Amino acid sequence: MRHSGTLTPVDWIAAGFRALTAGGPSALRVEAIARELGVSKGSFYWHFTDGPAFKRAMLRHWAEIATANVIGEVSEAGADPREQLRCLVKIAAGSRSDPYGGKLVEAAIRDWARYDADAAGTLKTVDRQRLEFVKSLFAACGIPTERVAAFAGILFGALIGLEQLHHHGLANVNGDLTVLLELLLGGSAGLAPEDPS
Amino acid sequence: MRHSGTLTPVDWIAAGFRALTAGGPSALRVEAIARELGVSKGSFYWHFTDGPAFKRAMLRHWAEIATANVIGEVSEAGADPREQLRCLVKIAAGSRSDPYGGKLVEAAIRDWARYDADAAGTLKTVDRQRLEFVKSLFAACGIPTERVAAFAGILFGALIGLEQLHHHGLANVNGDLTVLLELLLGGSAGLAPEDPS
DNA sequence: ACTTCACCATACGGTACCGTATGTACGCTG
DNA sequence: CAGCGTACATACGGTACCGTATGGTGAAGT
Repeated sequence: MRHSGTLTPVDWIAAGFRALTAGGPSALRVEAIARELGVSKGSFYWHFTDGPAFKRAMLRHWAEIATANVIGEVSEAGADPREQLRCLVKIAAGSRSDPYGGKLVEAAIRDWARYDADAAGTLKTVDRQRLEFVKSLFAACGIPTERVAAFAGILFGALIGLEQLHHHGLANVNGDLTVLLELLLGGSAGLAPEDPS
Repeated sequence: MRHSGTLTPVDWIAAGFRALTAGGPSALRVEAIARELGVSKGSFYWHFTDGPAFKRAMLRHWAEIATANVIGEVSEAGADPREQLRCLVKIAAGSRSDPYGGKLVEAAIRDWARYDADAAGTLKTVDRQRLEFVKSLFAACGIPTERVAAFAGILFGALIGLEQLHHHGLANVNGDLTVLLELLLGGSAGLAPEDPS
């Protein structure tokens, strides 16, 4: 993982996310990441004042791309809210478009947030934005107002949980989410046995 | 947290789960837990050969109570599989019956499993048993065979995911899960606005 | 060619942890 | 009450990490 020229703060942040997904929050160690980048930690303390500042930079960076990417990509998938929801499911179930290691980053940050107040705050903001977005889609589908919040929570919650089950091969994220979505939209869902993704 | 008499291995395991839920996998440190118990680590190395052995003991202990407790408690809630599913939702959404710090242990172990092979193996076994149980309940409800697996995955996945969203107050676990379950069971679900838990 | 400065290497003191080795108080047994 | 094992305490060497301080280097400016 030797870097050619000189490093930028974003290079360090990307390496930080690789370490986070691979080893969890406790893997966010200055010297370890420096080794992985092929430099000494002198570089780190040049670009960042200290460890906590680096973590804040990571969270700030993730929050910006996480909301913009997902919501933006779905919005471009047509005007029909049903199709947008199906696109959302497809994006969430398949290989993600977020950088720095695929959809693993999502889960890793969710772990991180459990024991770190800054991470929890960032995640809460991002999740709330996403939930509001999903709620607006369900509302646009004509779902009764009093059910919109529950439906959004169910879909978003199932997305998160199925991802975890998928990690040890106990769930079919794409297929199960598709069945759920059609059920929520009132269709005769998933008569096809399963959509092996 | 001073202990009166002499400690047992289970006392150490309980303290281990408290540390795990409070600080994550990286908080499973011998000397830190010893301090929390008010003893020195000499006690630890008397009861356990070393750190990894202690973690294996924790996982072994959790696996035994996690499967037996939940499945057992639900099975006692009557013979109707629909009522058993509703009981399962209620148990999962409310304050759990598992010891050592409430339902936080569940999520903490799920985190742990992401970066530890032993924890992942234990969790996979437990999750599979639970999924099979839920599948059997849906099958007993008369759900078509080709949908049973998806329904069980959806309910179990939503349970896991909603728990996470609930952590920063973005979801109503009990209400949302109730809506979802009635939807899966084909009822006209959740016409009542929300069931504030 | 000489300085400047961004970028990084190296060396240091300090802390926290691990696992081991050994010492010690206390209950039990005969 | 001598003897022994349990259940710890204490002390030690070793490792990994943090943050700082300081020195080196190559490219760009003048």
